[in-house]
Formats: sequence, C-alpha cells, structure tokens
Amino acid sequence: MPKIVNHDQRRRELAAAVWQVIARDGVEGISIRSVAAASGWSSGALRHYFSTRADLLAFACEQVIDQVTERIQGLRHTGDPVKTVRAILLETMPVDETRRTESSIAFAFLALGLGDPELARVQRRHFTGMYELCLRLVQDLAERDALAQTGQDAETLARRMHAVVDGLTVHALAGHLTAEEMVTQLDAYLADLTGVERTE
Amino acid sequence: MPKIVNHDQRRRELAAAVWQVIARDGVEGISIRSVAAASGWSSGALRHYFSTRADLLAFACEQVIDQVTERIQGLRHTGDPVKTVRAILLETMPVDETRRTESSIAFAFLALGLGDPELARVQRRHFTGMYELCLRLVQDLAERDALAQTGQDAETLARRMHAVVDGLTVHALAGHLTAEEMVTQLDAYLADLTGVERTE
DNA sequence: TCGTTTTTTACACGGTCGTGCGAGAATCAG
DNA sequence: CTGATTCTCGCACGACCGTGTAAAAAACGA
Repeated sequence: MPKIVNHDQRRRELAAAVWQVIARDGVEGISIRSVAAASGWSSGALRHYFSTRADLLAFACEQVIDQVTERIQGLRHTGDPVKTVRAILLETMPVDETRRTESSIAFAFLALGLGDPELARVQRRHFTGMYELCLRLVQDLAERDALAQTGQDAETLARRMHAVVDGLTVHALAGHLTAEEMVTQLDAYLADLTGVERTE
Repeated sequence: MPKIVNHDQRRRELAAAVWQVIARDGVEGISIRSVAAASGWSSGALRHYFSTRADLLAFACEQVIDQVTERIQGLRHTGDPVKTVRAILLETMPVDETRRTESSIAFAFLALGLGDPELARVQRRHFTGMYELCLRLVQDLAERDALAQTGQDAETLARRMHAVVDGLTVHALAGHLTAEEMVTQLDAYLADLTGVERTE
C-alpha cells in the first residue's frame, strides 16, 4: 500500500492558500504558481488535487461560503431576539481583520463570477442561503412581535435586510465606512426595523 | 504641422474599449492587447495615450464614475420629490442592459481596487459622491416633510439609502434578484422611508 | 514638393501564465 | 527487502503578458 493523503483535507488546505493570495495581492494575484508557493507545495502537486485552475477557484469559492455558513449555524441564540439577529448579521460582516479578509475574498470571487458562469452558479447558492437566513430572522422577529408596523411583508423585509447587510459590507470593504460606522448603521437599521425609539 | 488628435477624446475612446472587454470577459480578460483589439488600434498605439496598464485602468475607472455622475446631474427634478429620488437612484442601478453593463464594470473595478491602492483611492471619491447625493436627497425629502418619523438623523438615513441601493445592485448583478425584483424592493424601501401606507 | 512633427505600427525582450509529463521520493503490505 | 501504488517535484511547452523601441505612415505649414 502506498502513501495515502486525505484528499478533502488537502483540497481545503489549498483553498486556504487561494484565500491567502487574494487577501495579499487581490484577484489579479491568483495563479497556480502563487497559490502553490503560498501553500508550500509545488505547482505540480496542485494538479493532483485540482485538474485545472478553474476547478481550484470554484472549490475555494465554495469553501469560503461554506465556512461562513457553518459559523453562523454554530451561533447559539440568546434571550434577546434583536441581539441574536445583530450577532448573526455581524458574523457575516467585516467587523475585524479576520472577517474583513473573509469578506474581501468573497467579494473578489463575486467579481470573478461576473465573467465566469460556473463561479456565478456557485455564488447563487450563497445568496439564496443568506436570503433564507434573513427571512428566518425576520419571521422570528415577527412571531415575537418585535417588528415595527410598516405594512411590508416578511419577504420584502428580508430582502431589504440582506441588501443593507451586503451594502454596508461593500462600503466597509471599499474603505468608505469604518468598521465602527458600519456597526452603527446596522444598529440604526435594526432600531428602525424593530420600532425601538431612539434614545436621543 | 503634423497630424494632431484630441488626446482626451482618444483616451475616453480607449476607456470605452476597457469597459467593452470587462463586459465581455470580466476582469480577468483585461490586457493591453485585448483592449487594443477591442478599440481597433494596435497595442503600441495605446502607449501614446497611457504609459502603463495601471494608468489605463485608473482612467477607465474614473471615467465610468464620471459618466454616471454626469448623467445624474443631467436629470431634471419633477414635481413629486419621491418620484425624483426614485428616478435618480434607479439611474445608478442595473435596470436595463446598458446600466447593468455599467454597474458590472463599476463593481469589477471595485474588486480590482481591493488589491490596488491607487484604484481604491479613485473609488473612494465615487462613494463619497454617491453618499453626498443620498444625503441631499434625504435632506430634500425632510424639508418637504416627506419623511416618516423614525428619530434617525439625515446622515444615518442617507448612509442607509446608499447601502440599500448598492446592496440591491450587487444582488441584481449576481443574478440573485431580477431587475424587476430590484425595482420592487427599492419602491418598498422608499415607501417605508417616506411613510406611505401600503395599498394592500 | 519638402520637412517637421505626431501618430501608428510591428516586432523584440524578458517574464509569467496554465498545463502536461516523466522521474523519483515516499509509503506500506507482503 | 521487494514491489505496487501514491504522491511530489521540476521542468518543458506554447501562449500571452507588459513594456520598450525603431521605423514607417500620416498630416500639414512652408
């Protein structure tokens, strides 16, 4: 019997190297050689786990999505439903260096997906998942009578929550908002959503 | 006296070729040669108007921003302030094929800016301009008593408007929302912002 | 027509790209 | 140890990259 390595684990390790390169050099810095160097393996070794560059990118894209999803699902709900929503949403936003890197990677893939239908397909799943998360959060708030009355249905409020979160994320990534301003805006949005009077 | 060409005009023409390549092949397709081919000139001719690839990209990025800005400033205000706001915001969103291309170009540059400080600096201006536009719109609505009472100040509402617009734009570009859904969401947001009761 | 200056082309250079491939290193049952 | 199998490396290939440059083409005053 020959040497056997865990293919799934190695593929995840190589995906992490892709993220590292994106975080350091941006989308333009991704190449088989740069990823190989970042991972510590030779470029030839990469080919044993990904037959093409496109495969590598698709996997790395899927992985960053799964990673966020898993982390959110691991969060435990506290007593205050609004605080729970806040915590969950902040988990997907660039509040610290780690999450900022993660967000910029996800966003870099998004731009790549504009010119690559395969990547776009992968990302569609991600957006659907995020929307469904927002919908569940809104419905949960509604069941607890924690929503302001605006006459909008849950689907509309969920799509808007999703848009606010991603919009603020983009603005923070672009340096248009600081992390603090982003969080402040999220809190103001949640205050309006839940009908909390502002403590002037 | 020799042949003289309008440098500014030629540079804008070449920037348009950059957009064309981005729209067709995405960020990964941009190269001196591909842009040259798209413009109909030789790659050597490009160098008479842009000394480096980075210069070309920075100019093309700045141009797409200026183009949107100019188009917005050209809009005339109608009687209904809410309809005016709606029209202005839609002017920046991917409602049709032309504007969709424009938006995807802008976001492709945004991703490029994550790994290129010079491009990021250019884009900061763009975001500031868009925010200031939103602020003016919100203040105009406030002066006409067309805002719902939520206790939020104009700056907060402007940042949120900006986030909603860009968030919906990203979702539409990614194919997560259709253009129609995007417009519907914008209208729902404006209804809540202005306190209009929903005609169930 | 000629001369001057700008514009444009065509090509060369070194480098990096994705990918293919063959040789050897590593691993472990027998 | 032997052999079978997996893993890893390093290099080669053709293509494309950004950039530089020399020469041709174009335009127009003189």
